[in-house]
Amino acid sequence: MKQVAAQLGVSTATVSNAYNRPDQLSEKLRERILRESAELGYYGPNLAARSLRRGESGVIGVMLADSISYSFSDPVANQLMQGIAEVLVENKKQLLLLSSGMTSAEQSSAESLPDGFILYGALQGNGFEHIKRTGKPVVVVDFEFADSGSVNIDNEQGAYNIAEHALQKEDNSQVAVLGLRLIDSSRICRLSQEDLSMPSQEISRLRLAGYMRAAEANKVSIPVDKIWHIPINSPEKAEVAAREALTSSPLPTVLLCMSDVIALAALRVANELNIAVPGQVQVTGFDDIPEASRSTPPLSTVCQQNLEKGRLAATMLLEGNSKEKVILETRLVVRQTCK
Amino acid sequence: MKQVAAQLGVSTATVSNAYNRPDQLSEKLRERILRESAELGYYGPNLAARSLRRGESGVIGVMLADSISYSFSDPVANQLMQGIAEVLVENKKQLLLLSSGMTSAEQSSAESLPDGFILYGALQGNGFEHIKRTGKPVVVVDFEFADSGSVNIDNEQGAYNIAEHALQKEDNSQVAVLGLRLIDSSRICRLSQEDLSMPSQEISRLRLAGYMRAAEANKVSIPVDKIWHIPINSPEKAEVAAREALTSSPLPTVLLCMSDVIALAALRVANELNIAVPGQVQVTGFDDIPEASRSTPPLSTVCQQNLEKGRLAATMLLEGNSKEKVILETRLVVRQTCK
DNA sequence: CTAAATTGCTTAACCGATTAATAAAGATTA
DNA sequence: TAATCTTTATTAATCGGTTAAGCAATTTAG
Repeated sequence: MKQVAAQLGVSTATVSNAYNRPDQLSEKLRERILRESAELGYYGPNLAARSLRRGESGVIGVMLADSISYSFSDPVANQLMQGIAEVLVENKKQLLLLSSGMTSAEQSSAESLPDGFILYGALQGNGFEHIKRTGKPVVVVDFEFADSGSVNIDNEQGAYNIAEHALQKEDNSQVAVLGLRLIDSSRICRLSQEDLSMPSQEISRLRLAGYMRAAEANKVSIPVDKIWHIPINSPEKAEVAAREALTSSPLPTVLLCMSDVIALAALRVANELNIAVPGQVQVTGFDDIPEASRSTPPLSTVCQQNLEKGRLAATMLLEGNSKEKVILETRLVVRQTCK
Repeated sequence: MKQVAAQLGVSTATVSNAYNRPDQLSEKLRERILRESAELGYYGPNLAARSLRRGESGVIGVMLADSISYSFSDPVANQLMQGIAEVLVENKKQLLLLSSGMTSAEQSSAESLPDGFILYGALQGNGFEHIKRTGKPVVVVDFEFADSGSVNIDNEQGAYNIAEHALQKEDNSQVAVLGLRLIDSSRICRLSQEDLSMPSQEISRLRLAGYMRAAEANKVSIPVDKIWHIPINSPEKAEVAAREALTSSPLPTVLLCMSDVIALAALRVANELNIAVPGQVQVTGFDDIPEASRSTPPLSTVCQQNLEKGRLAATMLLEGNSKEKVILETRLVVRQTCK
């Protein structure tokens, strides 16, 4: 900018104003500066310098509890990111994807650039403490965090609603649950009584509580050994667990899955084992990812408006009301796997 | 940093060295600085200031020809981004997602931060010219760009291979193509003779050329009015086109789809119309996205190693050999929709 | 016609680091 | 013991902008 200013015979302040504050100079001079500086190969201010001086960068940091690549592989995270990205683009903000697992100094550097953060905890909202010390606005999604704003859903109620729907049927005698991250183990397993007694506020536990409440209301029981724990939301893991559940005896008549990825895996396994859905087993999901409407048969599930969640989180952050705690509505989506 | 230095009774240079060049001060002093500065609430250098001075930021920019949210919604882009993200995290780089469609000055600012760029053209590699003027290293994926490095596949050969495989069957008389972005139109339509004569180096055209070559080799023809143009790679659009193709007369016996998203849509439509796959129609895809192996029946397709593509692009960029032009191998993946 | 307000541009301090050059102190060598 | 080398820490310039304050020149108001 200094060179450009010298070439054009004006001060750097004027060049700066040409780009940032059009009212500070004559329209004529402004146009000359914009035109001639472009000719000289200067197209606009440097971001590092600008944000150093201004104290803001126009960059929003998004950080996931899981690895960055998770944001591209999990359909739920995906939709959330889509919503976030849409709003940021509309507001001409850049999106910086932050990874965890760096040293304190690296973290600190990375976190020094963004003007604010969106944190996504998925099923384990922790590892974000250091974000606090930046003092910048933060909006979290799917968990609660200090006095930051948050976007959440009522997991217990959503789970209750779909379980209630499933358990009102005639043949509700054998209920099984394919749960996601219910306990702290990286292996697929069935729960034991003591697992259940460990208190937890994880969203998967809330969903389980919703299932339980619906079961109680319908006077059926969910045996502990019919509750599976799946460590991550991947189709492969889910298929393994689904195969266990659908080959266990007695055969479940209702299979409550804590995510659509799991439910879709269950549908594939049922198909493979020639188990009719919903004829022999009713299957429910959670999330309402795009694929849920395209499966055969289409999946009955709970819509948690992930796109909207992302949009809302980004909007809250940008509009500065990042103290609000919002609970989005879930919607029961009845398709074919459980009518 | 200035405050911290003053508090600890050392110079700012020493504090800086404590974080960046441990060999420049005694281990004892370094530890004291790291410890006490953290106590004072200072955890490491500010990124804007650092990159202003150093001329590098540790941030890599990724830019898509399509909108940013496309990178989260399209399965192919998704896998590519996953590969990129993995390598960047391994190398402790941050990932900045850049959107196009900004003013020149905004572009320029946004582009001033990253140390290098990965450009993904998908099916339309343009709108990236301004990146050149940064003079920073660039690696592009799925198209060619100035004298930058690139990661590509042989689309023509990949398409030839799968078409060849499909057309060697007995009933190869009626071939139809569900093409992606074959012409410049946002509507689904069949091609006309003049569309074909318009020269183009878009990857979809290369795939079409591969189909054509295979058809010729097998002495069958692909009628122009059996080639559909689909403007974007979305399940919804694809289903519409697939429905047209699968209700057209005569019914195609081979349906060559230019993406897995399209092929999977075709499978759904075929199922809905009670058309047996591969019994009545053989269906082929392209890409080998994760869903391709999970459909019923599993999709026969061309694997283009998207994850590897992303990893390679990122690696090339970081290792500085960003002039190389790499063509990755495609692999024929024969599953059930076309054996 | 003069005082006040406005317009248009410049000066200079500052944002928070990095690093070459330099100096002081301590260790080693002749 | 003096000369030289190392180690350790400091000084000060610099990265590329932004913006409050200031100063002419011009316009408006009285």
